[in-house]
Amino acid sequence: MSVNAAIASESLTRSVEDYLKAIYQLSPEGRPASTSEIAHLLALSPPSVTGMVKRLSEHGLLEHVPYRGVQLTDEGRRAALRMVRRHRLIEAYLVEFLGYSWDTVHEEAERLEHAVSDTMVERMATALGNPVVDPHGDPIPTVDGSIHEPACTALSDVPVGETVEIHRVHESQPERLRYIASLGLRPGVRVRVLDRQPFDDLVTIEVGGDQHVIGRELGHVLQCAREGDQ
Amino acid sequence: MSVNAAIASESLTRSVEDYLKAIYQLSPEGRPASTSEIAHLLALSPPSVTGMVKRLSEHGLLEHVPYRGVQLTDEGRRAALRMVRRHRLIEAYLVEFLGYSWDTVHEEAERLEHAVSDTMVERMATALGNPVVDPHGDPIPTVDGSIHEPACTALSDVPVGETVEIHRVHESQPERLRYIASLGLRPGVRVRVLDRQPFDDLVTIEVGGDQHVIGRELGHVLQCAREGDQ
DNA sequence: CGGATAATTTAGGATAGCCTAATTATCTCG
DNA sequence: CGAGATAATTAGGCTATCCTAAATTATCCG
Ligand SMILES: [Mn+2]
Ligand SMILES: [Mn+2]
Ligand SMILES: [Mn+2]
Ligand SMILES: [Mn+2]
Repeated sequence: MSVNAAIASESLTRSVEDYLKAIYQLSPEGRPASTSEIAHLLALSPPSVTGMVKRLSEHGLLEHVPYRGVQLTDEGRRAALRMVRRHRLIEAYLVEFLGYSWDTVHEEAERLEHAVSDTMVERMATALGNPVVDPHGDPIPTVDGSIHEPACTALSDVPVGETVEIHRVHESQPERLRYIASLGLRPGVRVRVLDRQPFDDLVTIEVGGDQHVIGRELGHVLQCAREGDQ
Repeated sequence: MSVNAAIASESLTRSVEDYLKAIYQLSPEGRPASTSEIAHLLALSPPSVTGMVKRLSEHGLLEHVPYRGVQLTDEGRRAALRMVRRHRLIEAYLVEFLGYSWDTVHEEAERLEHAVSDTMVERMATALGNPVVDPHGDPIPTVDGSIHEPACTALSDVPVGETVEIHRVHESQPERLRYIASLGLRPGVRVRVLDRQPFDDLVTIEVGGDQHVIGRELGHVLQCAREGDQ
């Protein structure tokens, strides 16, 4: 079985790897992911997802309850975390050593994650000094597949008057990332919430001496650490 | 047509890219390559090659005369040289920045060449200072698709008594490359031919104070620059 | 020139992935 | 509870890529 798993994991295709990663990202905790969520995230049709899900569950990478959703098995979760580690380390490497900015790394990593060897990933990690987060503040799983997702609060949910530090920026679209950067927002930056509108979750923040109004979507993209968070 | 070519070149698959590169490497000068040569190089069956060749010639990447062989079109040659550039720059980058040795880079580059973006390739080239040869001494095509293949003489063909410099090592198998390195042979090293047997192309050489006997196969892998070569 | 041999192509088939249209299951609400 | 809305699956198809076995073409040689 362990040999089987090893052999199988050598030969996961790009599609399979992206499915597993998508399912993991839709529910890191293991709650079932729905066909349409997966289809939407991967930009595929729902029937394509149903078909692939059937195959992956036959291979023991996930469990599928028809009409109910899918959950990764331990083996599927391990494979997914391996891809997440690759993706985030590649992003970090590209930013550190090849002059990429945080808005352009995702696309490159999305392809490279399937092509690099384990050896190369670990050499990149070493060259980087074994970082624990990627350029967007997302935690990098360890080689043995553990990951620490620190508690976070969406900027939209931070009480008025509080000062928080941006931990993670949950966004991969380049234009949006550029806009966020243009406001001076990035992991590690401290932000004070000055005001909140009664509707639409609009919050006014102060960052680096400037004030900005942040809408609901952006407010959920920006994940912050409050003093009480651990 | 130019738009067409651009669109088409975006979407070449890994298989197609490897076919084009293989055909180029079987005859850089454009002499027809045979089905079985291609099949052997790519470790595929001849019927698979026939099928792919048919498709590629429909796409204008090569010309096929049934039972006679295939030749790259200008577009096919351009795509092939693009892959050769990628492959060799990746090899150089891995050796320079990620601690690879020349016997392990080929396999990694064989996958990465299909996954990196043009941007990344050029950033690697810049980081390397725009090298003109790869770790095996093979020339790196320029971005605009020109390549200078310097005149070379196989070590087997070097006259007795002559001293030559190793230019290129035409080998990709790791064990063989390690053996070659263990003899102190690599691009840039000077070698003196001391003796030649009457049969089997065995030559005795002196390199770095040591003497070695080189057989026919290795003698053809080691490509040298003679004084007269340009 | 004609047959043996080697190279190549054709025939027929498999798998992975993806799609649209049609069908079925589940959920929600009056 | 049952009908309509919504989500998911099944049915049926397509392309790319590979394979083996059978047929065809080229070549070489006596
Ligand atoms: Mn990917
Ligand atoms: Mn990231
Ligand atoms: Mn390749
Ligand atoms: Mn090389």
